[in-house]
Amino acid sequence: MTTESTRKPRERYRAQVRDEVKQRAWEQIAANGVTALSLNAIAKEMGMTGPALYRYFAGRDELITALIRDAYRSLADTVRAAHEAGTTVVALAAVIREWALSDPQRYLLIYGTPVPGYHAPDDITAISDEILAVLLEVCRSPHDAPQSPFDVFLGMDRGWASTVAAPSPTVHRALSFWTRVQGVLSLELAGHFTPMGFDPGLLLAEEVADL
Amino acid sequence: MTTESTRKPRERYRAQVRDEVKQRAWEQIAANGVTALSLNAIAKEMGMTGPALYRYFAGRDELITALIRDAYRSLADTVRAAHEAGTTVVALAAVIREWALSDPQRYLLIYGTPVPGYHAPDDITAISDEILAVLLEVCRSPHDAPQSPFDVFLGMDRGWASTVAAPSPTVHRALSFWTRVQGVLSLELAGHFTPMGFDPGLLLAEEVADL
DNA sequence: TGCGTTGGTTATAACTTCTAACTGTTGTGA
DNA sequence: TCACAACAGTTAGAAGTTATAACCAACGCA
Repeated sequence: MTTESTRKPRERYRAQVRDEVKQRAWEQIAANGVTALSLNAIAKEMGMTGPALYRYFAGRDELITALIRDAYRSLADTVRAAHEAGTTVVALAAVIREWALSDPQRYLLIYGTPVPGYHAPDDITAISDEILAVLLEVCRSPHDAPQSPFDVFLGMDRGWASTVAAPSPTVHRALSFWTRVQGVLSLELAGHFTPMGFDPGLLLAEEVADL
Repeated sequence: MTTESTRKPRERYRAQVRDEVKQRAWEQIAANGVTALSLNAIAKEMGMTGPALYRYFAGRDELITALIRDAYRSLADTVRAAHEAGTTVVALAAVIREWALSDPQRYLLIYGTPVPGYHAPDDITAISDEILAVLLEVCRSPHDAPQSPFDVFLGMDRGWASTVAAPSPTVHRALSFWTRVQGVLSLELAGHFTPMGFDPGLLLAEEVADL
């Protein structure tokens, strides 16, 4: 959504159209969910006919994949910014919740119902790892000794499997943090809390407070 | 899926066809998710033409609603059975996880991405309340005084709002239990744990152990 | 046994994604 | 400057989908 710097005018136009398509796609998704996303409708909104969009996206799936990538990117940037500004786990949870509430369908596109056959491309899983890396940083307990460079190497560069094989309190905290945040958000965004009439933000804060 | 006892043969046949439609719908959903559910395909599988199914379900939405109802019913029965057999919170979490893993798409039909406009009919929310009532029972702390009949009345019969307005440790425990279970399951079923290579069941057990 | 309720059929409308073939326009290299 | 190739967008059409309308036949009850 951001590439304004370009080279040839042809590519410039191309990126521009791609961005507009994605923007209208987000509007449709926010309004009626991802199942209601229609290439035809987007094309009509942009004053084109249906097949024209296939110049820009190979099909519906590739468009959705691009949207998922943008959603991950947005969350990763948000989380990273909060971390670099110095944040606690409670504050980070609130930041993530705000991000999710600002566009519920965007959150659900990542953490909602997955389509059974789908496998995310590597660049997307890379962004996911980016998020988890920040999570590990934030969940490093203050009264624990700061991680040695080797610990960081174990935890982030060599992947999760080896880290979990050698369990550390930090990893456990990060996992608990992540699942509790997802638990509150998935239930809240699906509307399962609304009949109970309380503030899910308070529940979330308490859930991550005693980590 | 269970009504074998019937009266007139006409209604008997009707219920039979409805059940077969739902069964084939579950198979399609389990294989390719709810978006791939096709009335036409079901009809063809049953040796009928498409519009014939509209004698049994008003449309795709009503079929899905019936499936959601059955899913809730199944979960409520499972949870209730575990409770009546006498269970701890850890064991109950494992039971719920087993239920979810036995048919992930059935779980996701209830707790996955909701369609924005959808409002569940009252009989479905009633089943949901049933589940929450059992949860409250199980989360009644052993070292708390057993709830008086009036407490039970406050907690279950008068709805959640009044209960939460008068916060009790039991309600808080139930809410934490529920969100943590959902957190682990939603991440596990969406495949977000697979690259990390650990047993989500262990994480779930630890998450609900210290309530 | 007659007849109404109900199941299942075809036909059709209005959608969808997506491919193929054709037509302009645009940018660029000679 | 001009020609040509690359590319955007078009129409046409195939193969799906949900859903409605109209029609026919069979079943079961009075």
